[in-house]
Amino acid sequence: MELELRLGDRPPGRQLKNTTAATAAGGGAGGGSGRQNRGLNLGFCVGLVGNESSCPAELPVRLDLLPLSLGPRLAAPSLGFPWASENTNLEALGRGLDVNLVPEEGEAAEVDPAISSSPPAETEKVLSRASDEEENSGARKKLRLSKEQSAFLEESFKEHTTLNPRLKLALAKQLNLRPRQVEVWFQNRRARTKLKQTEVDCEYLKRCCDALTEENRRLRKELSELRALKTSHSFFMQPPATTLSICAACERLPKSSALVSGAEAARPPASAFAPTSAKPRFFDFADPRPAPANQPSAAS
DNA sequence: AAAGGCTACAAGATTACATCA
DNA sequence: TGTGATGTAATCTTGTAGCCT
Repeated sequence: MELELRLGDRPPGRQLKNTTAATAAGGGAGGGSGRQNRGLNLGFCVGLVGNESSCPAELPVRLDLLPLSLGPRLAAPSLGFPWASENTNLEALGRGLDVNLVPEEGEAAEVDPAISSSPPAETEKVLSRASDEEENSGARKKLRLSKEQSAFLEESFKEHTTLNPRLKLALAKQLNLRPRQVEVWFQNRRARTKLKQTEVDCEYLKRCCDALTEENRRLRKELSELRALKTSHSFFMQPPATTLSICAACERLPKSSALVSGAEAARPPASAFAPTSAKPRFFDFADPRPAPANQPSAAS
């Protein structure tokens, strides 16, 4: 049985500036903020060869990443999707910070009717351009989305983890945000989902590691006990210098009926370790974990 | 068909700001 | 009131895919 699991804190000092280097070191599971002491370095590599029973039965829980700040989970029907309902009144829901408001005039979220009638591919290009053009901005100002805005975005994220230009604009218009803000929110949301899922995977692997370590310890103890038993047995019984070797696999005498030493007789033949087709002996590498939450469907 | 430029977008890394204990 | 920790919006960099010439 072999297990290799490397987990560790991010080394002190600055983060790698080079993305490829960082992802290579982290097995593609990099991430995290730029500060130190902010949780795990989520890069890990693992190799498992062992008994299926070695891993904890409970599998990682599929994450529900709805912000705790939202309190009890908001039901989708109660919110309604902004692009599905023209009657949704955000003002009635109550707005958060006014700094999130987009200037009414020159609002790029207004879709030109001509654009709406364009072919899909062309439309998306035009819409994307339109959303970029309103990046006219001045100083960087950190805004805080209201709970309602976050809830809307969350509900939308449950439907689609990625945005298309039309949806981006619809959300932006409905939530009175800039399309860029919606885009950024989705980017960050995907990153958070991945981070959380990686943490869950990490916990799961740690439990596997603990279970395998415990089993390893148990087997070593059993082995030492058997060796001790054998030693005392040979001391008192003085077994014959040679004994018949019986194949452990077929329980028959070899053709040659070779006489081997006691030590060799105690060692099972290599064939005894050969995996049988009936029951796999080693850890099945088929990933037992659930798919990450909000995984984009292949259809979309 | 192959090559190169352009554009859009996603992921990852990082920064900067807001909030809270 | 000051401060560090934390959450997250925003920005930057890089890689990639699709389209066009």
